[in-house]
Amino acid sequence: MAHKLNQIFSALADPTRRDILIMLLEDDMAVTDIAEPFEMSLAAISKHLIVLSKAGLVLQERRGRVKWCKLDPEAMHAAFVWIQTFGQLDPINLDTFEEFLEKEKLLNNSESI
Amino acid sequence: MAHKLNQIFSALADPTRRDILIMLLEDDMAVTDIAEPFEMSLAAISKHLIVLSKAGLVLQERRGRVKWCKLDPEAMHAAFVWIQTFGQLDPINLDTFEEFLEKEKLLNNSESI
DNA sequence: ACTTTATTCAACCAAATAGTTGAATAATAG
DNA sequence: CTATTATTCAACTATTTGGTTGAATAAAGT
Repeated sequence: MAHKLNQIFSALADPTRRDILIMLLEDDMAVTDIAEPFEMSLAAISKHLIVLSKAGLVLQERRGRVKWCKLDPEAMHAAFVWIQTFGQLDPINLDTFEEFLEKEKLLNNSESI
Repeated sequence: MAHKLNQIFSALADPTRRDILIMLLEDDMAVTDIAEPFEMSLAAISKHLIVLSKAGLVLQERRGRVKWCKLDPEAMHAAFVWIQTFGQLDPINLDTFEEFLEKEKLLNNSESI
């Protein structure tokens, strides 16, 4: 796939992958631990991580038999810059995860109309 | 398709659609005029515009036989907020995150009915 | 009335995506 | 050495995506 933005945005288009990214905000994690809260197979999560890794959103470093995954803010920043530049949007200021959830909830509600 | 963010990010994942959005920054346009610089068929562009419209990135208003397309900054802003909030998040506690996953799961189930 | 213009629809196709299961690989533990 | 653990691979399936063409619809122009 040609353009890096294609990979970044399509990586972000999947809710499982967005959830993984949010998990990785807290700490670096091994593939198996990332997979734990999800209801799909480990192989599926492994694939999602490869997608995130190819998009540059996640770095994977193998130590022994464990592959540690960590956020790589670089690609996310590229998407951010694209959107911001596009609309000349002003960065907003949100502080907590609770506010973030609130936003998501509002978004979900408006969607179900 | 489940989450509004899914639609927004996957709409943004296609370079043709990003180009269309950039064209629309300049001015509102009719479908045929949007299609003109691209090498694909008019029907293909029409489909892309429907995707953009469903994602909430573009508004389409029919006047006579012409369908005018204009940017709707709302959805773009939602994506912007998601990314920006993401980067701002403080370490989260896992319980909250599990709740978040639960809510998403319920939401997705109710949508797929 | 007839023709042109604007847009979408319908049917189709190839490729990509997101998931599955079971086997394979490779490192660690006992 | 053997068993367990961590991860991926391979093969398969169903669905979605992005494109095509030709016909359909509907408004406007002559």
